[in-house]
Amino acid sequence: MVATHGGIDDRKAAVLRAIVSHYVGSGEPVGSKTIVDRFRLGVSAATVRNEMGVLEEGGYIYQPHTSAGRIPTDRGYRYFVDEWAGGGKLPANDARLVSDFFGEPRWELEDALRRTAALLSGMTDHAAVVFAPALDKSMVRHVELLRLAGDRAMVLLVTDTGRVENHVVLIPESLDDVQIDQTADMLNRLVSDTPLELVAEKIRTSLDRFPLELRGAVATVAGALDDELPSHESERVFLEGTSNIVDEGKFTDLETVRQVIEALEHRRLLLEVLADALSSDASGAEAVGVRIGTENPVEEMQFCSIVSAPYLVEGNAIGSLAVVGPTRMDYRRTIAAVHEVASALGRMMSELGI
Amino acid sequence: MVATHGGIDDRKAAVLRAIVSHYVGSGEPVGSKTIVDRFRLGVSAATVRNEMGVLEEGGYIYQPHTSAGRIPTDRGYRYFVDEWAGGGKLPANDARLVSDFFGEPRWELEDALRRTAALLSGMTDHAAVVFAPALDKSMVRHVELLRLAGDRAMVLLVTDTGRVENHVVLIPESLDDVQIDQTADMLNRLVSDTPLELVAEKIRTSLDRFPLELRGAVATVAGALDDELPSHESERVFLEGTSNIVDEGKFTDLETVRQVIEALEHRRLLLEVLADALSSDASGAEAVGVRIGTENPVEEMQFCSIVSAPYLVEGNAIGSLAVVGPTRMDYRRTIAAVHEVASALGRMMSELGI
DNA sequence: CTTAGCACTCGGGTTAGGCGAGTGCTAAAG
DNA sequence: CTTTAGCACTCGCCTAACCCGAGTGCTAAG
Repeated sequence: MVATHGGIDDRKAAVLRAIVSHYVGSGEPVGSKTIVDRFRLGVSAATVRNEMGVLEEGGYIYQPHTSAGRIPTDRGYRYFVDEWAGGGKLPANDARLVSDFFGEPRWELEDALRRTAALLSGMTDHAAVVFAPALDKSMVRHVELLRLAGDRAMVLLVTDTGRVENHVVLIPESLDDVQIDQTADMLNRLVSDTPLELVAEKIRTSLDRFPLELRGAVATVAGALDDELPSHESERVFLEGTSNIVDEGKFTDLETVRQVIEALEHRRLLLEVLADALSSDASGAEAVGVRIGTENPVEEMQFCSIVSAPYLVEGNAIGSLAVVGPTRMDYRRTIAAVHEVASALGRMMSELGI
Repeated sequence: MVATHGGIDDRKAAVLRAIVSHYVGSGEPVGSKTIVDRFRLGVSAATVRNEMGVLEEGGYIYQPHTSAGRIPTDRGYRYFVDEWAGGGKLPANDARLVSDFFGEPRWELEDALRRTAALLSGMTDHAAVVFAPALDKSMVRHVELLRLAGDRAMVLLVTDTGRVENHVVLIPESLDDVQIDQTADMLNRLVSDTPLELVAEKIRTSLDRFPLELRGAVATVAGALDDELPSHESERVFLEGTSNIVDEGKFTDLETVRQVIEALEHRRLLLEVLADALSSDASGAEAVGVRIGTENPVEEMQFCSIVSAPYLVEGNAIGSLAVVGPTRMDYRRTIAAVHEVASALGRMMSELGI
């Protein structure tokens, strides 16, 4: 590897790498002596100091105060991640955790996703988020319209992937069961084998074919679908391992910890983050995306790094997952874990036929 | 009020009350001088000191170190709660928050519960938990059996309360649609208007009436119901406001904060806590239950207090909610908030016909 | 029984000093 | 021109000493 990135030659890179590696483990600023002691660079501390000066000018590292060692900046981490953090291997026992986990068949999707988040959190010692697969493209398999108590009725939409959407709507109490059944039949004929994302539209354009008394209810369904499909999405975020955020000295400041946890609770924010990740990663490959500190679009998370990956079914990204931790994290390990879990989850989804 | 509780006369009680009131606000140990300054007791600091000595012997307060003021013990809080924390009124704007919130009609149960937790958390500045209503007693309204892709089929159970349970089961791929429809019809006749808790049993006793090829699948459904009804329960815990746990100096120790958050994430633990609350409160009234510190069955929460209340429909406790915060909390306010939200939620459930 | 007075305790904040890790610079060596 | 040894310097942190003041418990008088 020769000079790339504005004047960083091999040796500077080695120094940077040493600083990041050591700092991630110790949490203490890394000095020149530490580097020559623990990493075989074949040069003296003075030389390392010179290199560090240049790296500091370049904005890759900084000193928290005059007579301290160096700490990587976001930019430093970025370089590290770009150059060396890919292609890491999972430790053997973590790998076994994953294969054990996905080895046993699971039918309950929600449960599986929640546990996947817990798995990822446990492997990385950070908070983990799993987004349920988007279901816009699922085909509607069946529609059911059921009268409940009083003037309420329930509309059920079942997709061929086994996902169920249900909505309670108001119907005139005067309707008899025959009319309701007829409407259900009509709905069924209308939207069977339609992608979920088009259902609402299709219903609306055919509204005038429905019995007058039911148009209100049917229109409500269409409206509910518009509202619910995206908003439901936010209910389908599985977050585990929040307590890891509080651990030891990962974050300097208690207020930062609070903010991060608050941001994590805020499902909308998470959605933004990962939507972003999903689209920018969606180059087709199972690319793991890393946002480091201020690279992050969400202001409350400027002291976090987010490692995310989409999970694929038949080459399409249908959902994503992520790990959220301090910028000072073991990127190599985290990336490997995210990659492994994402692809295993994708495989599981494929097997489930989703 | 005259002497009750092992030798606590009116004046001692007044002193204790002053200590709790002040400490809850300030977080600092309360000295005799502070008490005579801020509370009109009509006695001197020396007298207060004497009383404090007795209270300390009785285990109601303690000194963190020799020359400091007093802090309430769990026992002290308990006395305070028993004597004075009931019957509090909600501040006007909080009351409006509640009535605004429950004023607008909501059809999506999950969403409503999640937001209720958020509301409660916002009102109290603590973490809040809402447990979804138990659905054992709901009547089954409809059963649907749908073939999905390949050898998978979905069983849908809809209750008259608008709750949907769905399970994916394996069926022999050789089955044709007619057989499946027949089975669905049979299931429908069998379990319609059966309470959910009895469905599994009913299916099993009638298993021999089903087509041979489908018995496996049908038995799977029964099994799934057994497994899922309770375990689903744990997925239906809505937790909001975790970040409040980290706030300022609510908890002394960072490790404590971590433990509490970890415990909150652990849905099983929460279930234990609130199951306990539900049953012990279920004296019929909408009693608010308070567990203070070590009174708490869950070890990880020995530094927390939990204020809980069931919510009732037609006099039956069908679910519960709770606030989790430091033992040093404003019990009066918290209890009022929990009480108000619980009864409003109960009313909403009744209107929804649940 | 209450209270004023008082000696006493002790945690917390402040200051001063020393230690040491780490630096940048300089000058000599390669 | 690069590397390196040496060195003076900086500055955060740790410790010890110190004082301050809040708060106490006790005693003796009202």
